[in-house]
Amino acid sequence: MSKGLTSRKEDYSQWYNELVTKADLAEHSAVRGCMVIKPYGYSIWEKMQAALDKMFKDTGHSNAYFPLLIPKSFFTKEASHVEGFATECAVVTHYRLKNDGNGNIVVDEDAKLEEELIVRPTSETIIWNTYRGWIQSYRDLPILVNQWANVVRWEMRTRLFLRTAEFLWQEGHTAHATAAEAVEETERMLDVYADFAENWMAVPVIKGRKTATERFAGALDTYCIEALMQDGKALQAGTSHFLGQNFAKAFDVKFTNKEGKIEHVWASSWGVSTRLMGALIMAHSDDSGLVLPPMLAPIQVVIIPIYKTDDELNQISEIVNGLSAKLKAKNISVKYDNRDTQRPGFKFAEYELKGVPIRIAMGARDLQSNTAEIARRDTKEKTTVSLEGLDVYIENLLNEIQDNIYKKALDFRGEMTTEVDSYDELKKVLDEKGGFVSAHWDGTPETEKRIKDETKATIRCIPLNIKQEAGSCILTGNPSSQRVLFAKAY
RNA sequence: CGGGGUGUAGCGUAGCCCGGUAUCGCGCCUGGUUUGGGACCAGGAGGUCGUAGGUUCGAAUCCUGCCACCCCGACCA
Repeated sequence: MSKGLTSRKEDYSQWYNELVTKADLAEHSAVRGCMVIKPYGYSIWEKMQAALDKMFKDTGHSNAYFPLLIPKSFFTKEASHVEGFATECAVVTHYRLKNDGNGNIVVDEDAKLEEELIVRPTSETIIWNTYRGWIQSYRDLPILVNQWANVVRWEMRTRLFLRTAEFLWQEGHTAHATAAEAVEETERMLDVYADFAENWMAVPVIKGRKTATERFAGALDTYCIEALMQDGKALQAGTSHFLGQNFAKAFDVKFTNKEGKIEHVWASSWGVSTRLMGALIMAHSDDSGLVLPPMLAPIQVVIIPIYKTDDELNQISEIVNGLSAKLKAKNISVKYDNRDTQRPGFKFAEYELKGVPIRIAMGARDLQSNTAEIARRDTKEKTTVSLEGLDVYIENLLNEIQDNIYKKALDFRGEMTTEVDSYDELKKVLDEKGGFVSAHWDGTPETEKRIKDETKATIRCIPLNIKQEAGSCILTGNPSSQRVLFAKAY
């Protein structure tokens, strides 16, 4: 590991890449556009996964698993869905390799598949093809299923965590008897995502709806949560779609309702991905490295002994063992790093890079005074605290750090959200300041496109919880009933 | 996929223009001294120069194809 990161303000992209690599989160793989998530990075993802999974189960969902490979014909059944994904699909065409006689392994042309298989870019098609067999009556509904899986989208340009050719995610796919129920589900899951982002990740998000242009391929309505990164760019952190009867019609999924009439099923789908890792990293980290919210930190407290002799180490270890036991009893994850292969200063820097929320250092002078030095990652403040009641102190401090990180991100978003009433102002803010820009829009795709072409900013969402106010579109002057959020985005 | 750039030890690099088997730093290993913010000294190990061809007596260096990565666009969770 080399020292230091490139400054965040100097070169945000490089800072991000270095941070992800040096903090042992992930690295580029030999496969184009794919990444390897390293054990430390994966341990954070596992915590996110566990929390989300519990939230899904608490809202009545069950996990299931569907195939990775999808017959090509399934894709052609829903017109806008094909159109949306056609340009980024990995396709399996053969099922066998052979030796060409010169020692090279080549594709066996005789083993060509009659129908190509698509590596799933998302699973609506295979799942709805399956649901057809599961649903006959309103008594079979709702179906509330989630899948944890990997998907492949052959993106032109990739970025660790934010956009990789293969990524891990969860996709929920639900089937309902009425449109109202499906919409309710769509909104419920958006709330779950917002809850997770804010209370676990400490990332404030704006809940909203996508414009027709930005909508998911095959959806009637796409809801999203939008987060703001420290460079002033927006990141879509999760989506929840109301699919109407589109997939039910495409895959002929019908049920008999209470009145004995046959109807197509109503659907929702929703997903978050390892992109959340990117959001987590970019929302909080600084030039010293990662800043993890305690709720998601694999190691919440690290204890580092500072000693000259074995005898000193033994005395320190004895105190640490007692403290660790108390902390573990409070469900706080503690690591005692007594490696004698690294010096304390090295360890301090290493755990800062990895974002461990609290560091406790204990040395000879603490043995004298019955204290420990507590350093918090978010503010980098150090205080010397008595060992008496230290476990309670740590417990409270973890909560305080969680709150503080969230508040800091919320304040930042507040500062970086600007209301504008003219197109010139919009351009000026986007150029000079960045962040979210709240403005009136006439609701047409033409206006949206022109603004995007001219400023590179897109409408991130039409916020849900925003006051209705009459205004006029910043570009055309046509009437508008509420503001929407513009931003440059990842 | 279009434009630009890069690929040399685990990481960062010099060498390339002007061909002669590879430089330096960090890291790694050994020994010693150290240890409250990324230690120091001494010694040592580690390289199919992205890859496949071509030119040449000889290729990291010149030529061609391919692959990967980075930046800018278009696309996107």
